[in-house]
Amino acid sequence: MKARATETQRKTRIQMENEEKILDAALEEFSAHGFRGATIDRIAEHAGMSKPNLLYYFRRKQDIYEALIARLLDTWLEPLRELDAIGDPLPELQSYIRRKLEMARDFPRESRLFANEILQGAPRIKRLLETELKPLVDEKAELLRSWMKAGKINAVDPRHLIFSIWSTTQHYADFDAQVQVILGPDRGAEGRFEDAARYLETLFLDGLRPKASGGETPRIRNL
Amino acid sequence: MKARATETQRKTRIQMENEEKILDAALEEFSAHGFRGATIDRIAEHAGMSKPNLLYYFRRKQDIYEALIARLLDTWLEPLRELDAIGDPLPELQSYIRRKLEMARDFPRESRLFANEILQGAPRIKRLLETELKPLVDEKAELLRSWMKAGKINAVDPRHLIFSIWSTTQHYADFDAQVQVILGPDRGAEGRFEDAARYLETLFLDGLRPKASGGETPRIRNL
DNA sequence: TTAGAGTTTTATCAAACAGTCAAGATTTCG
DNA sequence: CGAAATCTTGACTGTTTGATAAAACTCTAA
Repeated sequence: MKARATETQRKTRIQMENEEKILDAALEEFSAHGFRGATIDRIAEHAGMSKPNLLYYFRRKQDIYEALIARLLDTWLEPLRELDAIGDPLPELQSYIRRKLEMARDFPRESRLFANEILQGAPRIKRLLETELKPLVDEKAELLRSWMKAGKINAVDPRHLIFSIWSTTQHYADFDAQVQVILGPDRGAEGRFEDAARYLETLFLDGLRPKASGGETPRIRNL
Repeated sequence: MKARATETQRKTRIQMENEEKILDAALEEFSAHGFRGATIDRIAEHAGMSKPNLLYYFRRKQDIYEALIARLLDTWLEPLRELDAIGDPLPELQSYIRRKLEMARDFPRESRLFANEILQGAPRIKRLLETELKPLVDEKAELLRSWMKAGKINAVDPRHLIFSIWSTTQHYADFDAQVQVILGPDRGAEGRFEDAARYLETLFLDGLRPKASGGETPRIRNL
């Protein structure tokens, strides 16, 4: 009999290899065109196999998509999970921002996959967001609130703070096409991310209001 | 003969009405599913007319899309255009942020349409970005630089500053599904945007580092 | 080495899809 | 009014798409 992915059964070498190939190709397609815009044909082609063969491993388009999401969500939430009560608040936040920016740099397709899904109303992962994302954010919001109460960071709505970290960092993955048009070709991808990191540090730590309220040349912060 | 939309010719009442209906329905569809995910059938259905009738006004799917983009881009760039050298830098920036946030609140479909397009690599509007967006951003970046030289705002890369304003404000339109999961049903859309406005003002003006470097309760800024 | 589990392919299907065509219905305007 | 211009529709075409069936092939473990 067939050993479908759904059953709890040892996977063959070929199975593991092919599921890997399929999920990678699917990430490419889904992140570039969204669920509806992606086609099984293209995923199969990109994975280097025939469509019926692909459908042998995942019976339906949606199954591929769900397997992808399930595999990626944990990785995606990891940086926030690492936000810890142990360290000092400001350095902790800085390092969370850095980790998120690194993820945008290293996993842009994953970022776009989630962006596409949320953009379209999250119809396929709303439940996951409620059970996985919401509790984690609630927990970390509580942590942020305790830092605010202790006067370690400015008092703001911690959930909006988290939104702003997500949006500013993921922007460099999700809106890369636009970023490239505006920044031009000078300075490669690494340079762009260095600049972004430097800017975001200034923004999140000090904002735009100059320290010396007079009219002199302001100091430029270093990393 | 037919008076197609492409020709320079006076438009009939019916033509104007129907093009309007079509573009509105198309905005709904394209913003929710992206270019490939949207279908002419659904646009026609949503516009309340038959598919051949819709295709009488716009011969191809891409024509609808391009007409939409052309109609919206100007509106979309308006807030940035209004960023002016006349006013004081910090209030000017504050009001730019507020205008962008208002657009996210009032035109979420437009925001998602652009987000979808950029997310998918901007294949259909890259040229427009280069000819319309880039020069505008360059001009405003120069303005921001002059403010920085004068010590009126902190010295940062002005283009990254603009990115962060775009991303944080548009986040509330583009990622609304996620925002709603996290903020919960309490506080309607207006409340959410008020909270966001308050938070973003603090972030962009002062950042998170508390003013009093000691350990006391920090002041909460008011609007 | 060989039987059977596991994998791949060819052929196929029905639905969805973008787009066409010509005929019929309606509006506009002299 | 009435004819020309404009608008609308049903029927249709060729293609793409998600999905299935079954035969043919390959691998693996006893």
